[in-house]
Amino acid sequence: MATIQDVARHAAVSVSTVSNVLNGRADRMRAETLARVEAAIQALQFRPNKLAQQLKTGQTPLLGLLVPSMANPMYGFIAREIESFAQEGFGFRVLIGSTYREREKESAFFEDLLAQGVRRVIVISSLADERHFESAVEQGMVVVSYDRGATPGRRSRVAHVMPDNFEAARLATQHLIARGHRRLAFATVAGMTMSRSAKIDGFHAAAEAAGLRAQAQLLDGGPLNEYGDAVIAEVGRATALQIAERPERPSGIVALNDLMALGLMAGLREAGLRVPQDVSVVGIDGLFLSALSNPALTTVQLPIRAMARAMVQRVMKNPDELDATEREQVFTELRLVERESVAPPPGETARRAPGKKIEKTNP
Amino acid sequence: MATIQDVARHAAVSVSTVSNVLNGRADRMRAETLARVEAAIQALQFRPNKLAQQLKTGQTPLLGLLVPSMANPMYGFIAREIESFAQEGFGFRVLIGSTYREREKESAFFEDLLAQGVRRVIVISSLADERHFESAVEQGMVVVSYDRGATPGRRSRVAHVMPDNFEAARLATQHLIARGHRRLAFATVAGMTMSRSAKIDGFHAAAEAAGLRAQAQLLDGGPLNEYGDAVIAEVGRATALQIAERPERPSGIVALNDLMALGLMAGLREAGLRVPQDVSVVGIDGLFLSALSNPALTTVQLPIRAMARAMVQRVMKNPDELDATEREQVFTELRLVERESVAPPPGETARRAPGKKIEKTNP
DNA sequence: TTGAAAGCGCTAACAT
DNA sequence: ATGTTAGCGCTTTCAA
Repeated sequence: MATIQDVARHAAVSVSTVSNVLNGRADRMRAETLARVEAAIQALQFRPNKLAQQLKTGQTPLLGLLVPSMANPMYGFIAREIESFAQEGFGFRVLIGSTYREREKESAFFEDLLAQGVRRVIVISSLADERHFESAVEQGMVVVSYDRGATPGRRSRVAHVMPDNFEAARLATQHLIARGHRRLAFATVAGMTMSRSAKIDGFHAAAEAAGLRAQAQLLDGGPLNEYGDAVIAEVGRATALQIAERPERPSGIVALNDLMALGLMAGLREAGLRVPQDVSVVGIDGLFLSALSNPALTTVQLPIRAMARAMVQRVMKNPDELDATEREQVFTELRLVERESVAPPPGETARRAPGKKIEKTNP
Repeated sequence: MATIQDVARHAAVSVSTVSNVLNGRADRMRAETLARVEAAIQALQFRPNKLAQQLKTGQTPLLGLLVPSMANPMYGFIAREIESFAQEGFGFRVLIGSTYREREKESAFFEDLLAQGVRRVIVISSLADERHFESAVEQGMVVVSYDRGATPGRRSRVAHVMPDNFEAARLATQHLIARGHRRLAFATVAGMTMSRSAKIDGFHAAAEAAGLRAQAQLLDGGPLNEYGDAVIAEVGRATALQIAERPERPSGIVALNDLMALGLMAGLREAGLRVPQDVSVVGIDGLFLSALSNPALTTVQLPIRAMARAMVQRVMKNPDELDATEREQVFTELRLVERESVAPPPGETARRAPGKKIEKTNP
């Protein structure tokens, strides 16, 4: 690999002149000099060594990205959007890591990022407690966290971007209610996160508003195991098998997310229950997979790309140009996508014509 | 961030002594000195700056990983396995990039990796032509490529790891034939890659062996668009819609991969055809999603984890300790997982009892 | 057993 | 307009 020295020699100029052209200060020199330097760069196939640049400037064009598990299609999608935008918009590459939602893995990753000179990090759905990386922030890192709010009472320097989880679950639940469902359930996994509790609140709020609070139950599935979030579908399946034998089984279920809904549907089917004839299911996320299932999943579409962009934009800002209003960004562009997994409850007539498919948009 | 200088000062030793303890040469000093240095490291929370180490040593504990699209669950899964193993086994972090199978994006990524000091790269399912990164190899990069063989006639320094694609497709096709299918089809997307053509060959070989070559057709779907590989399911759906109206429609279809199979099933259903009663479908991959579909997808399970490990192991070797036999590693541990998407063709009696579910394992 | 010093390749004052 | 030079934080001879 050619160095800046080689280029300087080849062009018969000093290294600083080469450095100047490298750093967009071509105006400081004669056109002829510039041409010579560029020719030399071409001839030698010179690429500035980023490590050296970074050591010198303290800046690394690398973005740290922590996800619970890359094998989860939801995170895969967000990750891809983040990566594309970081690359196209800022020339940053992405250093990624699966954390399996383990505190130790998260900490270790932050340590490495710090040592690696990475100063910008996006954390997806991390643990409830984010104190273990607050220290990284104090050391100058810019971090934005997805799908969790700031911890109340603590003035965090971590920015937060998230969908309106409360509203998403409320919308889903409301849809079930509008279709005539009375026995409602929200299917989640073991362990509480901010986003999960917001969804549960939204679910309860919708039930409450319809005077159905007493009939709204929580289905708490098992824990996610070592394989990370992809098994959430398995939890859904187990939950389905479990409720299938209950006499007072719910007729309409809102799932924590699409993957869980998919698992739920598989489990329900295994248990001999038909969706939507016997049980209706609504997801949250709007994964492309939800359109592929049988029946196609009715779900609340989240503005993933917009959030991905917002996160990148936010994480690229320098600490000093922080806008206080950007501390917490909640995305409310939710859209209920009606497909085939919801029908009136068994033995009841539809309260309104299921008629033509309407896409309700939330303001 | 504390530097090695700070530590040296704090411990009242020279930087080289600190460097020695950092690099496991503690034997060269008195126990007391070692203790002082360690205490100082502790006290100052010192973490050696990797950038500086790298600039000096020319080694970066970073693994480059190119995938067509992280949004594709298949690649998400492989990526996660690679990342976990690279981290646990070698302390390497992963620099990832979606290439959308575009030559330019691949080249640009290689350029960046080179400049970044990354010397080890795993490329998943890249373009047919890999000359654009052969030059990177010549500059000392160790690269292993997934799911494509070495270009015949060229002595490549790129290592290859792949499943036995021919056998996978053959197994899938054979299964359909054993169930009584005569009108066979292989559904693929536009554009040929080595792995695709190997699968097509396997499909044809199985048909040939059963004297069905004339009735084995290729279903060539549209191209993958900008969104990358996740839309392969869309292509599958389009293909299904297209064949549904053909009088001589195939009764058994082998899909390029599970995602395509999922799309195919959705499309078939949309067209009013039942799977497996009207059309049988077999996938290839063994994604966790294939167990969730309705009907659950019969598929050929590939040894993903084993391949991921092999790739990491291989890419971590130094060029001089290359074993010629490792140039190309083909994984043959294929397993047909029978689920629900295959039945005898309509209007025909099963040639053998569909009976108990058997998992055929390939030696 | 420990320390001094020369870089790794680059940037950015500061000189000329 | 161009050149000289002092580091960035670390590793590693080579000396002491």
